[in-house]
Amino acid sequence: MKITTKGRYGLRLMLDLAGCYGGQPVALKEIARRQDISEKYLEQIIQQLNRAGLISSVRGAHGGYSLSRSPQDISVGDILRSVEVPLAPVECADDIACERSGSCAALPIWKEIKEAVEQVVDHRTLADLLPASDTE
Amino acid sequence: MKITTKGRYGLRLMLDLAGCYGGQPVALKEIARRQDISEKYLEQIIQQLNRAGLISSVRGAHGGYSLSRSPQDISVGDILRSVEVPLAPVECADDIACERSGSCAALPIWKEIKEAVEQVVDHRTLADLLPASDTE
DNA sequence: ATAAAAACATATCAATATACTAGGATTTCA
DNA sequence: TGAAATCCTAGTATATTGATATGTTTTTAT
Repeated sequence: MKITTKGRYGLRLMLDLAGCYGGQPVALKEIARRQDISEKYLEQIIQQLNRAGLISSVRGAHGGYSLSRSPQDISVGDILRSVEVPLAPVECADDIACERSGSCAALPIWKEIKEAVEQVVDHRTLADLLPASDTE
Repeated sequence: MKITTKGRYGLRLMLDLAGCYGGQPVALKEIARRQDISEKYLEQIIQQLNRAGLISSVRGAHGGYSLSRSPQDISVGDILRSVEVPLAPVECADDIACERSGSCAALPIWKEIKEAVEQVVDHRTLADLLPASDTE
């Protein structure tokens, strides 16, 4: 039931961008430095978030990334799905039936787990997680 | 967030034993055949359940395994923990702090996920999952 | 124009974990 | 005493993960 670094880094990356929301696009290099994650690896992850439409990018010098909508409109579930973190503990819970799913006594619990996880990640947004910026 | 085969096989194995609860010990070979899982691999898994005290074994000819307590007293959480399936998506959610856990904005969501999963697996027992045996 | 800075794209690779196999040693019953 | 079963530990192939490497394209500033 562990989550991969893609999911963890993806969320941290998005939280970083959420902290900069409203300002200029942020270069990946900056995020990588702040979060202490390999820039090249983050590049792959941020592209998935980009293709999923969660962020928008500006190419060229002084380019960078920014959230494509407000932090309160981006759920953790949106992010995890974008970087292909499966939310179900087994594929069958996503109705990708296996040979024995007809008689599988274990299936209901996997579905319950999946629903419980979805309940959490779909109801928490970046805004919920953002540390209160102590601007005075 | 995928569960390993150890977790899946472990639960199926226990459900199989739950179906035989009250009768004679069941040989692993039979379970392996019924569930279509490698006997040698199941052997390792069943030993973990044995050491955790969820099942008891009878050695020698005509030996086998049986649940050590009633199906309604064995939760799915008991089983998953016995075979070392982590219920938290990240170690930090289990209070194994990492360097950045002090300022980690992502930590709360991992804890929420962990608690949601625990809520499910600790409140479902083998008896809940056992198909109604149509003994008439 | 040109150089620098940044995003975009894809291939490759090393480390790790998973899933499974192998080969016995021990115990018990018939 | 031998067959059937549990017990124990080491080894191994495969898949996944996490990361590098190399380069292309786009844009801005000089």
